[in-house]
Amino acid sequence: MISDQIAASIKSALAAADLPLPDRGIEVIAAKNRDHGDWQTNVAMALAKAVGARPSEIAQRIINALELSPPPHVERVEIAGPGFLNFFLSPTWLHDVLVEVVAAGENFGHGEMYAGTRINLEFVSANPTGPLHAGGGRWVAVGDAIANLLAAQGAEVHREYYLNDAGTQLQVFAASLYCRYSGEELPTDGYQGEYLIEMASRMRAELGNDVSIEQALDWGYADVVRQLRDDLARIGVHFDTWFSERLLHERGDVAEVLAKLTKDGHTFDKDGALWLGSEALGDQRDRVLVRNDGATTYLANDLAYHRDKLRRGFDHLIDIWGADHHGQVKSLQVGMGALGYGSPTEPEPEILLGQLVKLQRGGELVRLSKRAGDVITLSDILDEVDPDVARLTFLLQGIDSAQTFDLDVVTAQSIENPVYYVQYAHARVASIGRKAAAAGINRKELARVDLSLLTHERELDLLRSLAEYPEILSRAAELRAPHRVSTWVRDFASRLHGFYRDCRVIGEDEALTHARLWLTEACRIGLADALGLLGVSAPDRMERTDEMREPDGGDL
RNA sequence: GCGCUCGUAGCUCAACGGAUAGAGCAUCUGAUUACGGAUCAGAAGGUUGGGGGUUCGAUUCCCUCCGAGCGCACCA
Repeated sequence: MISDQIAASIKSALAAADLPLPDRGIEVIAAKNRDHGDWQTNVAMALAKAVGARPSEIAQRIINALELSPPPHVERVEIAGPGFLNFFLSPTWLHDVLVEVVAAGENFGHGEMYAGTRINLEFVSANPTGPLHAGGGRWVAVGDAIANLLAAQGAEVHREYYLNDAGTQLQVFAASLYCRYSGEELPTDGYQGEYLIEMASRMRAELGNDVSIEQALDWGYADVVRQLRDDLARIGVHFDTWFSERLLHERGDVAEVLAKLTKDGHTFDKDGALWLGSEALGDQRDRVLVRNDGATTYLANDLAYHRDKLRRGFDHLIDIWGADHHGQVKSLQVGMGALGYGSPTEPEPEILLGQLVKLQRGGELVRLSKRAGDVITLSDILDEVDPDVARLTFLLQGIDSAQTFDLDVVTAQSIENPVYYVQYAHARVASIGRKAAAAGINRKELARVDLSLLTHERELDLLRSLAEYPEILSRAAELRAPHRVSTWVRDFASRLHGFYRDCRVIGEDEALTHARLWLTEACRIGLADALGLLGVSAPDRMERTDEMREPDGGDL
């Protein structure tokens, strides 16, 4: 990348000018404002204090030294503002970007940050007591996108779903299902959801009129898991492992963990229960591991579960949890630390907390509760909107802010939907390709195309976006923030529409036509890759519905 | 009370400690004899919740206050 080359030049310039390296290294970033050139660095300001000189003076010394080993493509360097060094490059650097994109193809922008790392990513993991609710769709979309981002940085990513099938919730669920089946009154803490009525009638159809509560549990559990898989398949997410909590108990893993913690002096007995001395390890308080009735707690089971993941050979564990579970983060990490995994600065597992989704319909918030019964499921949403729409909508914003999912807006399939805006950009590029082919124009070998003809500001804007793409991806992976890709792709699509408007690709000038055909190909690569990482399709054509053509049902 | 996450344009949201805080929607004004108008251009819209601090420089880091959501079980 050109920014690396500039940084390298600055580094040798600093040495030549007898200046130290800034503590934070040399930061070369893309200028936001065209007046500030193409790339800028703050090294002169960063060094001001250590060197004891004014930023402008240091900047001048760097410029002088740079002349010994100037970075490629640089036309001039200016000192501006409080001491920035602004690099103005010839457009040729952007033509090189085009070549890089085409050469890398579908790997363009991908990196090696996590090469050789095996990462286990656990997400969704809702209790198997009912269908996935709509809000859970956020974790489906976010988890899958993060997995893609990590994989694009070279990681071997394993998607995992934890089935909490040994706890009391499943008992309550089975009892609720049984009551729906037998007509008895639901337990007060039972699941009120109407989906159980439907399930009960199917259970009767399949198993007859003489079902025991144990059978209800087995059948209901299997049925729910099947529903979960189906819903996830509808939105295109595949898990590598569905892990059963029962296995941890049957195999004695939980007992092993408890024995180890006790042997190492991390536990104590109180009130007939076994406690983890977690407060001493940095938790808010101590936590119960074994209740006084002998049952192990969620924490004990979860410790065994995460230990198992690491024993399966993963280098790193990531869990995505809803923010309503944030109280458990510290105890799990501290407990894993006591078992000898992770470190205080890099605990295992790494836990990503996502704020919850509020559903809105008709301008009012819809309350979601699996138990209370007023459930809008992910499946309901997918009945109304395309999976692409659902996915991108969930990926539009960062996970640490609460999301309001407006069902009216999303299901309207309206023109304002960013999904169509971005996909349309891709369809347009494909359309140009079809048009060119129909006219008998095929792209010449890239090496024989004169890219220096690409000088229009619209063209350069597209290439600048592509130049930033690798950095966008690595930051998004590092921060586990797929919404950065969403933001990029919307902006990129916008630039592509602007280009389309102002620059005709297939025209009289044959050389320019070929240059622009390659430019659109590079754009297609970038768009398709970004959408792919987000789990959104990149269609070659799009159907326009009648509803869209006549939004008011008006006369055309 | 304690803890976690937030508070940015009318609305929904962006912004590696960097220069004039950006998009979309909504509002207003324009653009098409050509590659798909699900498009483009422009205008208007802000004390980044309030107040301190750190520094060359703060939406970003620290403190405090206000407000919101969520936690604080021998439930998961």
